[in-house]
Amino acid sequence: MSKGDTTRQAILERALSMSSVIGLEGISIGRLADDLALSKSGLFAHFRSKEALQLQVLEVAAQQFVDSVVRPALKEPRGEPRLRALFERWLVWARSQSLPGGCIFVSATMEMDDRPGPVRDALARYQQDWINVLATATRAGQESGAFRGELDPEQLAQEAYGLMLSYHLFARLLRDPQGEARARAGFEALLARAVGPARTPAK
Amino acid sequence: MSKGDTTRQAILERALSMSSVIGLEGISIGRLADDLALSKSGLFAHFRSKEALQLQVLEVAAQQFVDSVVRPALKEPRGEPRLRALFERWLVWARSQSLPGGCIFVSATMEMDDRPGPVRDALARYQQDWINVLATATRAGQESGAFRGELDPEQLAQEAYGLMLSYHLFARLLRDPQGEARARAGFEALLARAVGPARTPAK
DNA sequence: ACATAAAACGAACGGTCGTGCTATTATGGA
DNA sequence: TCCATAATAGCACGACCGTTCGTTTTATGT
Repeated sequence: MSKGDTTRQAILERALSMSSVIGLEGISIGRLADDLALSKSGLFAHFRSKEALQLQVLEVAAQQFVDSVVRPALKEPRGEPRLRALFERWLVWARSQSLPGGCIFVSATMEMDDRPGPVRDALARYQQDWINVLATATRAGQESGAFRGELDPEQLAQEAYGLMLSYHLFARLLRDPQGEARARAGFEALLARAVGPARTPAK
Repeated sequence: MSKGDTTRQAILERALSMSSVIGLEGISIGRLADDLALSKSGLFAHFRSKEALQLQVLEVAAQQFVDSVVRPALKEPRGEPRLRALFERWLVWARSQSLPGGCIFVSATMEMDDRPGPVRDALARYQQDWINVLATATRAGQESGAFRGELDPEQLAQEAYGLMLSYHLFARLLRDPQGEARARAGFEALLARAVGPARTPAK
């Protein structure tokens, strides 16, 4: 890896942790350069626009996410273990020390969901990928007979993601120490619904 | 209402819809003044700092939220109807045309949850109030016998809020037309769990 | 109608922003 | 070791930021 690539990686790493706190738009090239003892223009030369920097930050985050959440979880056996691994590893990811501001995809989503442009588009692709991982893992569980066939995988994915998002809010904003336990309890209930017999509440 | 109060209210209204799109921090006093055909300094004089403006924006949003979501829903009978009303009215609120960027509390939460200060503190109070509304409504349902006694109201509140948050993501970022239906389905399942017999999944 | 107070204005401040240019320094292959 | 090239620095730009100040316009109450 050449010298340029090395510093570029260092910049992206730092920009990632910075934007997990103050948002993708909040990254400032000047502050970033100061933090890394680089000149503003020297840093800027690596990316040729702030937008390119933002896109590469998201790319690095996506790589790390796949490496630390998706790939290991997909080694678990189909059905409950795999889904549980995805969920548990997401919790670990969301409070990893390399992301002092929590999951960057979560904060970036709420920040960019109404700002059209390439960054929003890339973000939507990453999020859709993650939803697809959850839905596909659910389908695999159905095929192996672990989950009910009538279960809608996208429904489970949306509900599961909801538990991760509310965990994010309870743990980060409200600093509620029970947030994590409740997120787990919610997920277990979700799995129970996926496994158990068709549940038609007595009307 | 004096002239000053009138324009102040107009400013806050506009700042609210602006920050639902570009965030609380993203509000710019200059742009706000242009939009309203006011001078920057004239507008600024109404608040004496940007932070004060942000706090008042949150306050206005909270008032509107109570008026259009909480208060009407609390007129519904205890138990399922009241909780359902809270949920349904939240969905309406989140896509109200006065909030072109979705629920401002959601976006502000992800934006400010790592930025200490009075704005973060106020936001946390408002969010906690909303959680308490959900939990209290749940407890009222328990007292009237509509919900199981072993049910943890805070657990239901966190899960319900999760459904709202993932709805926000699916509908706004992914533009998934089924996001709303899935949010409803998830909420119905949540209610069914709250009503139905104690559910101990076969271990 | 007038005096007084409230509200809005215009200009300017020091900063920071992203982004160009041009020069200088470091790196790595021949 | 030399040289082409890559990497970084320095400086300046126009734009916008929140904020202050002194002035002028407008509204309010008598």
